[in-house]
Amino acid sequence: MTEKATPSPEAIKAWARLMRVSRQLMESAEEALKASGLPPLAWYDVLHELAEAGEGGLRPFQLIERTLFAQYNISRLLARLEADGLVEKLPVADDGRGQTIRINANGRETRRQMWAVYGRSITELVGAKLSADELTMVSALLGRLRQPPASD
Amino acid sequence: MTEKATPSPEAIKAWARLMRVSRQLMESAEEALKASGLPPLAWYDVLHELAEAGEGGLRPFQLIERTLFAQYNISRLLARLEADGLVEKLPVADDGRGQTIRINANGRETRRQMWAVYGRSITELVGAKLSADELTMVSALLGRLRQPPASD
DNA sequence: AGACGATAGATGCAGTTGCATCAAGCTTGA
DNA sequence: TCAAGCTTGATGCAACTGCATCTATCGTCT
Repeated sequence: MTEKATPSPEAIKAWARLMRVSRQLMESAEEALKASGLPPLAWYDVLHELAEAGEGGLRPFQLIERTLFAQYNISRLLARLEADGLVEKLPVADDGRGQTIRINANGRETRRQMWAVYGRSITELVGAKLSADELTMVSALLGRLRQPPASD
Repeated sequence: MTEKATPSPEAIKAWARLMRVSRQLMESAEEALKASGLPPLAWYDVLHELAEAGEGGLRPFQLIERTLFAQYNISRLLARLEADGLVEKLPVADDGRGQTIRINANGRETRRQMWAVYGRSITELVGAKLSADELTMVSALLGRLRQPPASD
């Protein structure tokens, strides 16, 4: 009836690695974007989702579902994106509360530029370090750690 | 002579998983601490390092090396820890600029309480989801992604 | 219709981060 | 010895985050 619930050494190590490596890689990618005078990664996530959504655009709450951003975060991020002229906010016909966010040409172009840098970071930081099989294995293992039965 | 450097699908997927899962898990752990009325994770990292260092304490710049925090971040974090009475700042004999940070009984106790919650999170979020072998594999694969030849 | 609760999104405020810069002490080299 | 440059740590300021709350609209139930 030992009360101690200290995790196994393997779990601790995996956790530590996960936290440390993900932070490091994220910072590297962020740094690369900044060095190219481009917006931060968060913008990419949103622009990416909006680009995939196409002309129909997305409602802010859909962006919240697809990304991991909090509501207030999305709200302000979209305000910045709009202020920078990368997206447009349109009223929604059948819901007076809502709005539809649509990426425009400007936004697509920014996303393209970001991807040129971001993609290179991914290749260098991850693609070049592990084989395709190993990468698949990482994805599979990490997939089992997802909290809710999320999609991607 | 194709200029395109888009990463492989496997690399993209592994990257996305890594970013998403690590954020999710971090948030879960953070949430658990908050729910128990305990300080944020960042405090744990520092208290942990200081506890390992023992009576000799550590210089702030050593904490920077051991954790992934920026200099200004450590500076302010230590100020908060001191204000909360968890650590002490001592002058250093042979370097008038520096100081030594030493964890005190109060800090050790807080660290203990945090570990009770944090450790449980690690067990639930990671230890319970993968076998020891799988966890070891994750650590090994992630280890190959570390930027500099870091220690941990 | 009208009231009640739920949902969509914005926002005031306090705390934190990132950036740039600063002051103080150390080290080196002529 | 002392100027120039490096290292250690702090800090002013702007941007961002987290929290709580607010407004407006929607849907439902009576």
